[in-house]
Amino acid sequence: MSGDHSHNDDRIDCGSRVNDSHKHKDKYKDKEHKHKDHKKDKEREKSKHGSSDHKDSSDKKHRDKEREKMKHKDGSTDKHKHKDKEKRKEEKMKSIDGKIKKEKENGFASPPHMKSEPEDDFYHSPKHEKSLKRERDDDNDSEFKPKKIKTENDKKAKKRKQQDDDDEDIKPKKTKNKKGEVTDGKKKGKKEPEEKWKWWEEERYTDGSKWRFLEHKGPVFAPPYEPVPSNVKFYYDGKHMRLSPQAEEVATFFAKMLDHDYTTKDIFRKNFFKDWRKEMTSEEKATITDLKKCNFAEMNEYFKAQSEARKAMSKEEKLKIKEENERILQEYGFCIMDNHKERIANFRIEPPGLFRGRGDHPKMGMLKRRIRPEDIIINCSKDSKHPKPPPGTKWKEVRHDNKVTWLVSWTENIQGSIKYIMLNPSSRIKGEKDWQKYETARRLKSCVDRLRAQYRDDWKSKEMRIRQRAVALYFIDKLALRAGNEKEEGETADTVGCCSLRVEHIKLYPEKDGQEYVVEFDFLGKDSIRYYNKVPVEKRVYKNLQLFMENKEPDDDLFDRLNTSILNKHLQELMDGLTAKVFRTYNASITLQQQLKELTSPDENIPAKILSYNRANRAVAILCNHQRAPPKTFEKSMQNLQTKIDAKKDQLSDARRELKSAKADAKVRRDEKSKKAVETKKKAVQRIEEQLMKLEVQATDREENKQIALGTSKLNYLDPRISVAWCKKWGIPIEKIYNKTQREKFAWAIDMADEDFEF
DNA sequence: TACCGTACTTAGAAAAACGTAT
DNA sequence: ATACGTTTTTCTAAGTACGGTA
Repeated sequence: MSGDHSHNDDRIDCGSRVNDSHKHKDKYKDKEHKHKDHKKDKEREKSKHGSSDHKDSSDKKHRDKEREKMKHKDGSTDKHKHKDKEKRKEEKMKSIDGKIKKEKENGFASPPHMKSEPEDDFYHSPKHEKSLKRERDDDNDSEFKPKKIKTENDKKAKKRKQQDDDDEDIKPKKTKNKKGEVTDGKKKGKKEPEEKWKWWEEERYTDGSKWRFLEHKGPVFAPPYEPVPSNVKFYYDGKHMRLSPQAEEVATFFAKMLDHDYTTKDIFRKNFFKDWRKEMTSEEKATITDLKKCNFAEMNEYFKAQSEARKAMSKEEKLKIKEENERILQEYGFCIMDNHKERIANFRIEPPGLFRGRGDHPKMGMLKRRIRPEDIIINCSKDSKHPKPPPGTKWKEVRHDNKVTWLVSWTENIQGSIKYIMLNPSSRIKGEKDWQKYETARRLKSCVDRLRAQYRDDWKSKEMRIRQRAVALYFIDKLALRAGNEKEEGETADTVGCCSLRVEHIKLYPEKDGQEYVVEFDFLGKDSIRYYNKVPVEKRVYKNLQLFMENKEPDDDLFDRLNTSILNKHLQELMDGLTAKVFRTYNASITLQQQLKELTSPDENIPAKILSYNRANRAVAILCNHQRAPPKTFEKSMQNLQTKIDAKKDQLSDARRELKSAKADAKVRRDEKSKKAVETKKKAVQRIEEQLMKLEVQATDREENKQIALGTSKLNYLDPRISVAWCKKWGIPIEKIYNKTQREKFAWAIDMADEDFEF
């Protein structure tokens, strides 16, 4: 039920947004084919057109739908071709953002800047400046050194140092020992207060390399298939049928999902059945010709029973499993990268199963095949102990590419894309990048006014492509839309972002709900999450949209002369390191900061402040359209809360009644005792009222959060230093905001931001 | 400049772990 | 102890972006 996103049905409005993607999907489903054909048309058309229109039409594949339109477009474009060039030059000139091209070449768009970036100095307190500058030679090593590999590691370290020294043009310096305070740190699960490595106080590589030394144990493979016991039967057309192990394994994948909505979907069933048949013996293939006649019920029950049994295991058994998992984690869950032991994010190879694409995915149900050592590419340093493939097997390849961060990769069979094993977010390599991301966003902050002025100006451009670019950018900025790369037709669900919006995704209203020039957005974005929003826009934008939509079919691209690559190229010229997604980061972070300022009341207590924080967080989540399916238990927990509220209400009216009668009583008796009784009852009423209010606030809060996911923005869009600074400023323990994992990921921010950090 | 492959970030669901009430 | 609800962790799909190539 979740994978198919039909739950979107129930998603409610966030503000003016309504969620209802299921209906939408249906809508799009109808269109799918049409759209497809259409694109083909476009393609065909494209090749027909000669060089004269290459400028326009080749910009974007599947653009030009009708020749008529083409003429229209071409006309305007050709006319302004040279102008265009001029403009570009101008733009280039303008972009004297003092950026260092060199860094770009290095693949470090901005982080290494730390040093050279004026903004940094500007924003950081002196204390931090220091760390930013990375007093490099500060002999500071010490950290981890797990006992086991200690010596070996030391050797390696030396080796590495040596290397570095030999490499002239490699700046990064290696960690050395600071003050000789050798921590005996081990990850060994022991509670030893391991000295944390502050990678953020060290220099970064500026040559585009990601590491000097990398050693790991390779991936953990999925456990081999265990056939179901023979008493667990599969029936075809009512008759028991014994399946070959291969066919049986795939059957179990389906059987396990019987309760899932996926198995009711035609595409899923069709894809599954097709792939399942490929695994069958010829006899099986001959017999099993109709999925509807397959009865997996016993298998399904068996797996349910298994998981019940697992739950019911004794403490000891559970502990045993836990320990075994811990062992595997210790062995495979870490790697050594440049002197430090770092946690690997996903060291387990994805097990085989049925592909669970999101939304209306054309490939859902396909068999995701088992990954074998022969599929695996290992990446590690030459001078490391290479991981060993399981006995009797070989790796596909072992390479030593320090320009990338992954340790293991393989090609997945559904989309043919590459999957990677990489490090944990707490690792240096991820952390640096994350930090860098926020620094880029902060640089945008310092020039966003200029940029906004520019795109507003471009709304008036004589060139269509510039207007489109400017309007798209406006959407990205104002609405935090994603860039919207084009996607391969038929390979994925039909979802869009800004540049790939189609005419059918917006509606224009000259006047709506008392507002002028309203644009109604309604489309499926990433993960087929519906984006629905009504926004009043500037008249010029409105007029431009009308122009863009002229003579187009609903399934034509709105921005037919724009794609993400054009847009990003433009952005790059405006600011070094600027891409469409930086706007999301920037707008998310700046919104948090501003909302925190607005919502935090100094004299409120901690819970109230935290509520404010969550509200600020929620504002960002709404901006970024981060939704979730209402938790399964939502209704129930809401009900429970409501029961509590009702009970409270009853209690309150009881208390009130008592108060009333006490008052009456007092009136009659007119003695001290009864007066006191009245006071007591009054107090009781007040207390209960308060409690009731609290509960109601809690309910509101929960309700507000029903389909809003705060996690994504917290983890990916909000500069953690804003939160850290806020906590410090108001004396809120950081644990109230970030859990353990989050604190690990944001260790750099927690360490470096003080209360006056400004994004 | 379209196109493709690659690398890496972002995303919500599902599973597992945890805490608490019964 | 068990059931139950909540929080955290895991999982992997789905994006963005970019560079090389023809």
